[in-house]
Amino acid sequence: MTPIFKIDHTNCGDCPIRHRAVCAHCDANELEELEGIKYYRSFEAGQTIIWSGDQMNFVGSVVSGIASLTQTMEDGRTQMVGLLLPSDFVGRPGRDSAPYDVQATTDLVMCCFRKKPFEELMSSTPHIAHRLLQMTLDELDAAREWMLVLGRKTAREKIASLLSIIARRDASIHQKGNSGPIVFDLPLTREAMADYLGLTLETVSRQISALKKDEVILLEGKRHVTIPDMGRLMEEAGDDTDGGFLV
Amino acid sequence: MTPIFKIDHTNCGDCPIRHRAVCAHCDANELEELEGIKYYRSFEAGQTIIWSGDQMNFVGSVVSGIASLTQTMEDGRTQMVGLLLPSDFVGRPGRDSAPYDVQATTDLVMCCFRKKPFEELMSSTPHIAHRLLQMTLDELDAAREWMLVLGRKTAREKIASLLSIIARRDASIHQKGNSGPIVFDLPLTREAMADYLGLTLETVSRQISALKKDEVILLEGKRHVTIPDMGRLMEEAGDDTDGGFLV
DNA sequence: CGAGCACTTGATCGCTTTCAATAGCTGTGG
DNA sequence: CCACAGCTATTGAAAGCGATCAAGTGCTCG
Repeated sequence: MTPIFKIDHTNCGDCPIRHRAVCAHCDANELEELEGIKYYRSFEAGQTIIWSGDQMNFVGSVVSGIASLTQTMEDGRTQMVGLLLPSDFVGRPGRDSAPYDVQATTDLVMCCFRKKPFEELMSSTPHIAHRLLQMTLDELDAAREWMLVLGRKTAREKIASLLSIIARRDASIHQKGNSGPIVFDLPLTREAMADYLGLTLETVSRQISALKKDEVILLEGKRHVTIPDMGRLMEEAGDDTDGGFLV
Repeated sequence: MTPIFKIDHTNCGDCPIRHRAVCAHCDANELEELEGIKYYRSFEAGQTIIWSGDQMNFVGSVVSGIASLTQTMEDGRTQMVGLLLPSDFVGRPGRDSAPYDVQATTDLVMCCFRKKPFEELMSSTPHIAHRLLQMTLDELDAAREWMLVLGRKTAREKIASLLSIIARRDASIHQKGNSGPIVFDLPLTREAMADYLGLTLETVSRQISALKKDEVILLEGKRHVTIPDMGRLMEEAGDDTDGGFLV
């Protein structure tokens, strides 16, 4: 379904995430500098990109595919703490070791920069630093919205919340209008959804079945989802139907 | 217990949060500029500083006291999504309306700047923008650590996690060595703790009683806590005893 | 065709919530 | 000075939701 992004192209002007990524506000000169130090890496679904505690010697943007940030307790309980979609930034300038695991949830292509040169570029080009601050603040908002989901919502509301977030981000990437049914493929396994939502995979499965029975969603196979009425889904998520802001 | 911070002083050099706040890396000139536009505001415990959705026309730092960020659902369920201690930054440059309520949990003093001049200062003085990025990244880490607490920990572990965070932040503010018992006053009601942890206040009360019975903590009155063995507490929190990083 | 994997569904268990009563403290007014 | 309201906190009993344990289904791939 997802078209494979050609790794060998080098022209930032053609880049599909150009307008949303950390380089969004760069001018032609800055872009040229970035172009000089960037390189692409691809990862297969399931591969771990960075282990928690590892030294991080690169940063980068997700070009295509989905990555996830997860924390794991000693006894194996794991919680996903971030879902990185195309254009999202990976890595932390100014810190050496990674605070959580970064995994490729699907096949993944990243546009990478070695950390040192990127940090230098950041201090010389305010556009990058400024954009990174905005993106970090957005991520902080998303993380806090997620805290409400984890702390206070029921299992059914959690599933509805996740579906509505995926639907919204998907719609915003594909630049669709927001009328009519929304159709997308779930990029996550039931287990990954459970790890995101603080549930077990059995509960995820049960609640998806329930939402399907109640016709809040339609399912074709296990992953292909149709949302006939986005307003209805957002009610189920416990969100205000209007005033929901696009992330 | 907490000494009242004198609101009428104007010298940033004497400021108790000088070395940790958004102005931490400013040089003498930058500090002087900030000093020109800053003003102090105090709030009483329980007062709402900013309502979700309100226009925000100022930003600032917590000088003394504790503020909290909370989200509320239509049916009244609330989740605290941030705990702001002295030196933490309030507000979001580049965004007009507040995404959550900000409340004074205790009596509070803030060092404020009108948003517009602050934003201008930010774009002209990289030290401030850089420090704000670092602080935002730290907050993002803290939010994600909290997602693990909310999503995967038991009630007992949640209480132990909260106590250990308060103990650590308290120790780092008062610059104490980390040997011997730790003593502090809980700055939160049982209800505020419940809102932070995604629990009910009854469960909070029960788990505190249980930790007390098991001598993980000692209680004098309702709020005065002694932690005889920090390692023990961190085990109860489900955290690795060593390698815990100071926030 | 059978192994392996993702997922579904059922039955039961247990933790946290819910509902409810009570204790302790502070401040107010007769 | 005591009675009482109002608040925070504790404790008990019962209910409910999601977890756990356990089969079983459907699909893909060798």
